[in-house]
Amino acid sequence: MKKTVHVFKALSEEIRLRIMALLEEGELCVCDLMAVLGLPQSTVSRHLAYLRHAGLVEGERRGMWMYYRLADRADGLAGELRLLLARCLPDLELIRQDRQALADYLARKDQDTCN
Amino acid sequence: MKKTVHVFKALSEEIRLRIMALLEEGELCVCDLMAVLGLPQSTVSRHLAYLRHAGLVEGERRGMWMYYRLADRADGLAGELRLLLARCLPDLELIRQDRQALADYLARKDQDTCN
DNA sequence: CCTGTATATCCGCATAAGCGGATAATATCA
DNA sequence: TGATATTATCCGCTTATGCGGATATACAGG
Repeated sequence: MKKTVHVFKALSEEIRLRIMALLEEGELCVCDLMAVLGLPQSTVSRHLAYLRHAGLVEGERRGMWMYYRLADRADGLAGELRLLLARCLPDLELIRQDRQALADYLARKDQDTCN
Repeated sequence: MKKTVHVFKALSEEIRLRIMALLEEGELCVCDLMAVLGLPQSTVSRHLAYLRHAGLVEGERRGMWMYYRLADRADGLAGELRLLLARCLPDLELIRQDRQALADYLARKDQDTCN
C-alpha cells in the first residue's frame, strides 16, 4: 500500500508530470530537461530522483551524462498509469507547449552539433 | 493542469484510497466509513471533502445522513483513474481487509435492523 | 422551540514536501 | 593530477498537508 501511495504522490506534482510527458518522447539527460523546463539543476535532479524511487523512471549514466527514460518493466500500477498518462497528458495545454519546446530545443541542439 | 494535479493528490493518500475502494462496493454514509475504517468523524469527513472537490466522489443528503458514492460522470482523467483503481486496488491486502470489514459491518447492520 | 444525531468546518499543532543556492561526487580530457 | 562539466545531495527556509478535538450547522422527532 505504501508503494501505491508513493506512486500517486510522485504523479501529484506539476513539474513531475511535465517531466513524465517529456520522457514519453524519448530519453533525455538532466541538462536537456533543465533547458526545456527552464528550471535549476537541483530542482530537476530532485524530481527525477523522486520519480526513480517510485519506479516510474530509470536512469543510466553514459559518460558525464545521466540519461533518464520511462521505466520499461513497470509493474501493474506503474504500467497502467504510464498508459493513462500517455492518453490524458496531451490534453493539457502546458504539456503540448513543453513538447513543442522540446522539439525546438532538440532541433537547435542537432544544428549546433553540425557547426 | 492544476485540476490534473489535484486529482492525483486526492489519490496519493492511504485513507482516501481506502475510501475509494469501499465506495466501489456501493454508496455509504459517513458513519458507515467511520465504523469500517475505525477513524474519527472529522478525519473521514475531511477526506471525503477532498475527494469531492477533486470530482472523484459525490454526496447526497438524505435526511440526517450524507451518502457518498463514486462520481458517475467522471471526465477523462477521473474516469480513467476510477477504472484503474478498480483493477489495481484489489491487489492490496489492506484493501481486501477493508472490504471484508465492510461486508461484516453491513451484515451486522442489517441484522440489527431486524431486531 | 428543544433535544439528540449526523455531518461539516474550525483550530492549533506536527510532519511532509518543495525550493534553489551551495557543496560534494563522478567523469572527461589535457 | 588539475581543470572543467554534469549530476546528486545537503541545507535552511517556506508552504502544504494531515491530525483529531472542539465547535458550528443541518435535520428529525417530540
